[in-house]
Amino acid sequence: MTQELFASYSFLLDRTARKVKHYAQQQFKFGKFDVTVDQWLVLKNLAERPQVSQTELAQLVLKDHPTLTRIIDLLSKKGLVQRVQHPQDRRSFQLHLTAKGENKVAALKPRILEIREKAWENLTESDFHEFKRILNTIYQNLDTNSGV
Amino acid sequence: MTQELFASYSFLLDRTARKVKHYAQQQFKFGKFDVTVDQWLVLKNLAERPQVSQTELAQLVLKDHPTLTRIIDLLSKKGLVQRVQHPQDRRSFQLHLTAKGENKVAALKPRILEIREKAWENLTESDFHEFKRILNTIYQNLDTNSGV
DNA sequence: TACCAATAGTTAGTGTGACAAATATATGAA
DNA sequence: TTCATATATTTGTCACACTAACTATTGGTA
Repeated sequence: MTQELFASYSFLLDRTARKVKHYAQQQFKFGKFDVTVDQWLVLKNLAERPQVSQTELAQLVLKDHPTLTRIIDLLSKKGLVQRVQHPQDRRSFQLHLTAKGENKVAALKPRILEIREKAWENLTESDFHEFKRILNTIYQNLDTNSGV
Repeated sequence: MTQELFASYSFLLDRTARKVKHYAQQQFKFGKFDVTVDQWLVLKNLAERPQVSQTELAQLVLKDHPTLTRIIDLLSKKGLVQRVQHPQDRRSFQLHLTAKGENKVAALKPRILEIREKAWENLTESDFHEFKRILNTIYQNLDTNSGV
């Protein structure tokens, strides 16, 4: 494959990723979800794994620690998440959803699946698998932590 | 296709786009390119289309006006780009590369193609076309300005 | 001529991302 | 015990995305 051929993939990838995020954010706003897309990602992971530490959560959602700190700050200001001291390790927090947070996740989850579905009009299930395979291959090609 | 199946595409898309950008940015830093990935995108487009206005350029690189304003500010601080008053329309600027900017583009272009190539190891040319097709379909599905 | 909608660009506010450095705490070795 | 090192989190800085509001200018129209 020549260099010229795929010189544009990063542009297409970036613009599509931004479009997806932007579209979701618009829908969130329109539906008065009162969270951002990134805040939702954190909430969803917390719902699935209560009691995780910030470090564990940062790995799950692939955000760095400073970014996660700020997102947790915002979510706890909104009363959706609480930091609780780890019983053994006083450096660490255990994060968990408040009752309000649980309700938020339950209420939003189905609506967000609907929003996500929109992107796949005119595409098949095998397109989806191809897409996933290529994305993951690219990711691994550039991931210096994996394998090499 | 069920909802659950593709619930994760946005996460994969986002993480891959960030990995691609991050990888490029690391290489830029390591090679002392002294520009960010987004600044490079602007420089490259300016090299191909001298004399564009900021509005035209914003459409080419898919950035909004405030973002482009700041990127141009940064590039002109570095002495790579100049704003010149449009001869007829005093609201508008014509952007062009300085000699230093031209040299920068010429020097970096081949090195950046190499960096971009890394992502496509273990993938075929038809993977690339599939990928492009799916990305563009998703983009159009979510683009409220197109068609509908 | 006077008005007014549209256009070009800038500024400000909020949220996020990467990175470096600082703080606090924990842990293992001498 | 004490010191070096590692871990968990926070803070600060710079860059970018998006929205909204603003200035200045242009061009059409009453």
